[in-house]
Amino acid sequence: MFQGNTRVIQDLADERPSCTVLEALNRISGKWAIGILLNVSHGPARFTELERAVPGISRRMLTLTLRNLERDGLISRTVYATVPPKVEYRATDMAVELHSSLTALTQWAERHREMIADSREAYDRKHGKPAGVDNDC
Amino acid sequence: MFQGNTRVIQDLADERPSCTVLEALNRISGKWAIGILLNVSHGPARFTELERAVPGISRRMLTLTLRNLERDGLISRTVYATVPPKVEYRATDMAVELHSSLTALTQWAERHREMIADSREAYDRKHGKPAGVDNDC
DNA sequence: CGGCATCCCAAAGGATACTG
DNA sequence: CAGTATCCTTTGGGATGCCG
Repeated sequence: MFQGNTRVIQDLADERPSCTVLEALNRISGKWAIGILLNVSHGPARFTELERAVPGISRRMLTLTLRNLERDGLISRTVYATVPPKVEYRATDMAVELHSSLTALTQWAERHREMIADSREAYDRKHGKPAGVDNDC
Repeated sequence: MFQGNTRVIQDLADERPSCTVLEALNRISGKWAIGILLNVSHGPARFTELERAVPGISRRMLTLTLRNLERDGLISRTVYATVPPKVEYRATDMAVELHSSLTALTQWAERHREMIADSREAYDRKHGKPAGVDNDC
């Protein structure tokens, strides 16, 4: 998404925003970043907590995604030198702002979810596609 | 990013928006969708026009992305039976709405682009990363 | 508990030759 | 012009074992 939509698209001539939009999307792309961001947005969370809260994520991807988000300054990581170790992740101010920006997208998706579903179904019927199980959610 | 961040993340308990957000992002994920959407947003464009307007895209990816966007009802495709053939792509109303929703994201990215760059640099210096050429744009 | 390291697979994406 | 078909490389991501 985003999934890893990095790299170029340099100048779209007079479409300068594109680069910026891409920059934005590149930080929240990937299968898990958003789920994690939303989770830490309503309070700090520990590693294992997140592992449970984000169903289906693997240990590896949780670690990788957390590291990337930390690198971009979207989450902070606090280690408590106790035994057993305890690590807390929390959203930075920047991430909280982002969270509210995602709302526009959410609402757009809500408004059009049915129209999109219909469009897909129509398209698939028109072209010879079998009954695709669209159940993303 | 979004690149292909499909599938699950079913219920994040009381974080219902997540699924919807994902739905939204899944339609604009991939390396090229946004560049194309932005391009057709300010008027209809032909295949070869887009190929030039979106620098770096391959014929294959242009076709694939256009088909997906058409399937989701974000762009319309009109074929003129002339020789040589002429095909026009244009943004649907839904896509125009989306375009304005992306603005929130754009502005967020603009506000924080420097902070993010600094954060990355700091992170990379702290951990032993070499001088990464961050030039996405 | 938190998380790196390793192995492996599937999907995304690039290059390019061919065609109606 | 506007694609399709084919082949190959790269990246994302699942599974799992080990370790402080």
